[in-house]
Amino acid sequence: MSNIGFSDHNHHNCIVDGMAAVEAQCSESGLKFTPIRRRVLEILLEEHRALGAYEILDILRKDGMGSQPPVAYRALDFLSQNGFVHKIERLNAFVACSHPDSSHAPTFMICRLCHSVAEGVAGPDMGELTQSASEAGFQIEQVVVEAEGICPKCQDTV
Amino acid sequence: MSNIGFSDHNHHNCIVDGMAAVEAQCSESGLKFTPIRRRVLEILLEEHRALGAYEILDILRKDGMGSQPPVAYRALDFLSQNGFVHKIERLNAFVACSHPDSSHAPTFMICRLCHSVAEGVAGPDMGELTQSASEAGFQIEQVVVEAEGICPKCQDTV
DNA sequence: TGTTAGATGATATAATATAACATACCAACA
DNA sequence: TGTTGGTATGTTATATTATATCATCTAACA
Repeated sequence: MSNIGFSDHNHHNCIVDGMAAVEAQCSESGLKFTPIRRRVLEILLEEHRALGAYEILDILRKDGMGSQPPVAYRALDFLSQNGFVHKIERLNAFVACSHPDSSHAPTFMICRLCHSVAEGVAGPDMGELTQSASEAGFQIEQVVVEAEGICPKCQDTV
Repeated sequence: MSNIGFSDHNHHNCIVDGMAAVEAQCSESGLKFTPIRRRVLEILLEEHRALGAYEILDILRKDGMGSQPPVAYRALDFLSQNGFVHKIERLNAFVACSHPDSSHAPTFMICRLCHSVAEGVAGPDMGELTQSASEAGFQIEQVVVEAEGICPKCQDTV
């Protein structure tokens, strides 16, 4: 058991299901889900928190799968371009997407103490934002919401 | 005239007013609005777009006001901690706050072509987000919304 | 006039990310 | 089968962003 959405859950399923969902989407869309890409996603699913590229790289290195930064960054690019992982800009770190099957404007709750990350369901108020944007003549392509605060576990610890 | 909120405006006023507002708040709160901090804010108000710390540093250097990274980062820290500038995480860059007089959850529209930034009025849907957070037991301290897309000027250019 | 707290100066280095080019793999097709 | 073209990976080097640390200065105040 670990922590996702800040609540206990069966983590093994979580990894298996996550891999399966991406696997399915890749074969459906003709994307190449190569060993490195697979391993990087797996690492992120296992950890269930935001990992920096160099943390991921360290693990890849131990696995004997390439040890230079571009290896990690390329895999992360592939995964994030296809929506399988998200980058948490605030932390310069990456998390596996919690629902890779639907396209969505990701909303994150980021614990500033332990860096665990929950992907929320609440999006930005698209009505208001869209209106504000269209008034300004701005064409929105992508929206990210990052809420920083303290997760339940860290609240208990204090 | 320049561009803010992607619309034409009297830019001179914009700088003068911005400086005055911060000035007022600093003297009210007993914050030290030193020459370097003042100059950094001024630079950001003049440019009206997201500037990287090293771009700011280059300008400071030309002004003979210090040339090492910590100089810029310290001023930016001061300014952002007090809400006078915001960091655009997506760009690792900084913009002057458009309404430094009110505390707010900043919402940005960021042009991915020219990096101009408009600070929107539409916040996140705090109702939904707050609910989602409280269900998860997450204590929100700060929320940032970053919308990436194309500004009106760059749309015209294409 | 000391003392002190905050601000700045200066050096070094850490952490994050990408450019550029070489090589390997694999699928499609002549 | 051999060639070709596209994609992924390997590798070196370097760019970009950010911070730690310690010394020095300065302004306010006891």
